[in-house]
Amino acid sequence: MNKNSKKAPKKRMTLKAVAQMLGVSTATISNAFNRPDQLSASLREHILSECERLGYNGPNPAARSLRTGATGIVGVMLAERLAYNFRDGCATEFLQGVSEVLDDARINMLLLPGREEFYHQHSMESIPDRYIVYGPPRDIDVIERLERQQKPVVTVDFNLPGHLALNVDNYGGAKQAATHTLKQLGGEGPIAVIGLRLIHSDHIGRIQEDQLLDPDVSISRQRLEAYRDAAADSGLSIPADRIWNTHESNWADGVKAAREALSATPRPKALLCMSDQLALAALRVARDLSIQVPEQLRIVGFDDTPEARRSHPTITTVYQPSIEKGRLAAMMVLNPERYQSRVLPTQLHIRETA
Amino acid sequence: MNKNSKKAPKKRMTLKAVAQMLGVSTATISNAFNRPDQLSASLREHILSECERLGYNGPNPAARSLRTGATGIVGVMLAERLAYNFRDGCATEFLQGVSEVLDDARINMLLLPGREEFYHQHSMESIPDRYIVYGPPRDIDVIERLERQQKPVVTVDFNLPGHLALNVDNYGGAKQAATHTLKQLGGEGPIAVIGLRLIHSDHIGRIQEDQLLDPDVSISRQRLEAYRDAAADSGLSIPADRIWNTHESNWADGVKAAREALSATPRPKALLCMSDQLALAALRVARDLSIQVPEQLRIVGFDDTPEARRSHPTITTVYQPSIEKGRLAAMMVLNPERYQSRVLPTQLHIRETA
DNA sequence: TTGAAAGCGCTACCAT
DNA sequence: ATGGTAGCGCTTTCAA
Repeated sequence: MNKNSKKAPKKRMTLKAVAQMLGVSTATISNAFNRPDQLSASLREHILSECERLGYNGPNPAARSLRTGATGIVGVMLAERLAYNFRDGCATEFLQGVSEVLDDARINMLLLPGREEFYHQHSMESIPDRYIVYGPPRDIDVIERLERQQKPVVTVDFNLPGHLALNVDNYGGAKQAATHTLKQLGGEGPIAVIGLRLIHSDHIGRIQEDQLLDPDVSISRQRLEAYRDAAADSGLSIPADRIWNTHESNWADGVKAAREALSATPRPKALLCMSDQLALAALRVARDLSIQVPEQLRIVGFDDTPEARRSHPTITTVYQPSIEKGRLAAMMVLNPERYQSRVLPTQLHIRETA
Repeated sequence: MNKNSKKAPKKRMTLKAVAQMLGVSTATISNAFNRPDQLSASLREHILSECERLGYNGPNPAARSLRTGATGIVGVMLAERLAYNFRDGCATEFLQGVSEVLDDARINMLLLPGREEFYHQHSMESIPDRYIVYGPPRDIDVIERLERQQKPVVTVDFNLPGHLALNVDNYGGAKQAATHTLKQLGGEGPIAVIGLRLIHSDHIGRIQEDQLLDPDVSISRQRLEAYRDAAADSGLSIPADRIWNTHESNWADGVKAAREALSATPRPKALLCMSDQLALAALRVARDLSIQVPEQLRIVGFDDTPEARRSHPTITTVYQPSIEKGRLAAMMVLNPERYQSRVLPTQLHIRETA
């Protein structure tokens, strides 16, 4: 009873074993899978169906990749731990876009975190053939490992010299949003900012000017500059003590920051929020404090996630094409030579909160 | 100028090359990375720092895995295309939980779609050492490929003979939800169901009894049975023409199904929805039709996603621990021998819509 | 504590 | 159209 039954082989199948059983050479089996033009259609068909019957699923990817030096896998390096990205609406929309394109192309994607520690034991970064890097990795030294691989790279939401970059018009969108809000306010302040990862530390609360990240590497900083320029156009300013930082774009961080911001004196008449999640949280805090929106407080978000459209009141926000960004990043990384670095437009969507 | 500079080598580094440059054997380098106890601490340290300097990131995973037969990667097989899962709140929460545990363990995860077509070219399924299978794959034949691998498998939200399974008490939760709603209604119907993937086809709308999937393989079907049993307890029934199917748990499908359901005659007094997304959409349709919730229409959801808590009115729904489910699935797959199959509790959260 | 060497499964070149 | 075969980079005995 220990022997193989007719159709359910127990032993691990290899190309060589199959070749032996079918009485052909290993090269022929390999060709059947990889180069249909190298053998007669009938033989190929026969081989393929026999493999199916024997339970051979095709060449072992490790061996193949050792031999060819390629895996066909696309790496998506995320700025932080993976868990964070599954919590963030914008990130999941981006990944949705990426996976749509890759799925259609039957290409697999490997998600990699942007933390150094992850790579100490293994050198996973060498598995993919090409990379999408979504946001500047938390530990930028991992970029160095990547560069060493000499593989095609597309960066998203930041730039890396010598590589294709896909960005969004953060400055333009943020400026529109702030300008609109200020106009609604009749040019009167004070206004405050609920920022997102404006500084390197994970402190939630007021920031200090000298902690601010560089605009080159931080889209948040770009948005902040836009807010400030818009304010300046109205003769206002947004000093550091009117800026509250959050670490994650989530409900808890948003509530904490908004609560602080709305209990400051004088109380802000507008809150410029760097994500819809943060705006949504601010809206809730305002309601809890019985502050009328938009009459007593204007709120603008960023991203234009579905929730912004469904809340009460609906959130005025800056649309950015997250899904499209993902699709495009995937297309760019698959055919780098057909694309150039690009900045996608953003667009102010005026709704009820500002 | 074509020669290597002191610190930025251009050539692809291999273990062998490094061994040569350092004047030790390949085995020693390998040991430095994999078996610290096989050489002196000082030598190991020296080797590691030299590798760093030379730009050698550690053993090539393909070669290592070819040799050892293991990769250390955990596969997460999803029921559908990847893109779908990034769109679904429940799935992303699950993935969040999985990735938390895997990240902490410095283990990589490979997402694989549950569609046959994906595997025709490559046999990606052989890369991971162990598998989490989240929901019954759309093409169940891919399970066969998996089984052949003889690797540890944990199934989530369905069962596979001979493997660890992690489920949630769908029946209990749904029954509580339906019973509560019926009580609110004073035992009066009619009631309707907005189901999720109750049938194999992607039809959105009314279903027929004989299309229903088997409860063994469909959590939706389990929920449906619970709804029906609860109805029977009140002397009511839920015939097939009172059940509307959706294909995805999203806004568009939900709106379409709810619109149909709410224009049926007689109009349902309660909508039992198989996800919060669907309930949210139903709520919107009710508002559009000027139907008062909960006075004229009661709505219950399933999952208890954050949005259910934030809507107006807030959604009465069944909580299921999605993140925890992900964490546990990851822990189970990493140490199968320490766990048994399990059913996690669900819990009715009564809020404003029912 | 270190080194020599076999071989993991496959592909691609070169023969036939 | 098909077959023979070297070698991809590594780990792991075994011997020194």
